[in-house]
Amino acid sequence: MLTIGSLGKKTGTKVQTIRYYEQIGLMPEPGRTEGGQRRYGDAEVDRLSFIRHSRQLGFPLEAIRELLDLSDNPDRSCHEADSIARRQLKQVELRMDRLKALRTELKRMIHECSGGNTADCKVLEVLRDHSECLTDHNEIGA
Amino acid sequence: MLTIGSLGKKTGTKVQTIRYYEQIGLMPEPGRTEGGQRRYGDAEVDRLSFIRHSRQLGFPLEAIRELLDLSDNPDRSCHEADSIARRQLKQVELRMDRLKALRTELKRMIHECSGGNTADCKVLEVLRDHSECLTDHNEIGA
DNA sequence: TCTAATTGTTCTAGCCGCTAGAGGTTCAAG
DNA sequence: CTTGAACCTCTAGCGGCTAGAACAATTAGA
Repeated sequence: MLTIGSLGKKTGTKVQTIRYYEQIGLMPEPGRTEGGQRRYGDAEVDRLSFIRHSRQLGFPLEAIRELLDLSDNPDRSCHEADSIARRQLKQVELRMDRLKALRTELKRMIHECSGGNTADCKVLEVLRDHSECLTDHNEIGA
Repeated sequence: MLTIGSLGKKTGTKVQTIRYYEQIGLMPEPGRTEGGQRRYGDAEVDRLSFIRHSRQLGFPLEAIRELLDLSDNPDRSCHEADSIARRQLKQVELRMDRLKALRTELKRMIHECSGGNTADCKVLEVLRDHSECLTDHNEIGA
């Protein structure tokens, strides 16, 4: 039986995060000691590892909720898990494309800036005037 | 003189977002009509365009605050603006590297999954067992 | 066995960058 | 002068945690 702290260490998760997962129903309510402290077993280690690994791969918590559900029902079709993963891949590729455009623009901005004072700073000039950009980058943040 | 709505349209910004920028001191408090409605001039259009364009390039609001500050003082050195941009470029490149690793992993996961039921779904298996991964991807989300 | 340090508990609030909604007021066109 | 769109303020919520206060339980050493 593990305390919440040891579970955290085992899975690379902060204690508050584990409690947060419990709060939103991603982790089950664990057993407690007489004093009211949480105690975890192997099943919880597996479940939390699954969650963490999915997070590392960028899956949002709601997608992870679905994946856990599928994982809990071994007789259901694999197709759903597959499509969740494909969706995530699309997201990742979309973000990569956007970042690539940003990188190009930033590089150009920096490259063209030759120092001096801000009055003729190329970086600030580009930010001031979108028309100097080559790409659209309409999306915010990327 | 522009209303907040027309300023929004001109710059591609939602009305609430403009008010939010004012609230956090990124946009100045504008003049008001007798009835209390905001009215904007050309300077505000320029400033908001600058902000929006910077956001599109992924700069966080705090960096934009610094950039605006530099832009407002044409006699200061360009060096600071340059280093803010370089910092942003680093961030973008870091995120790209992470996403690249995620993409590889996701592709492999999906590729190896041949359908069937979830009991032997490769996607779920990989999520369960980190050791099946080639890359580290220790960071969350990327 | 007692104590002190560590780890646990709940609860609340904050991070970023907006976004949405309620409930009310002002403005401009017809 | 009426209508209806656009404005106003205020509050709360999103995702995914993270931090802190104030207190309780556990554990290791003397």
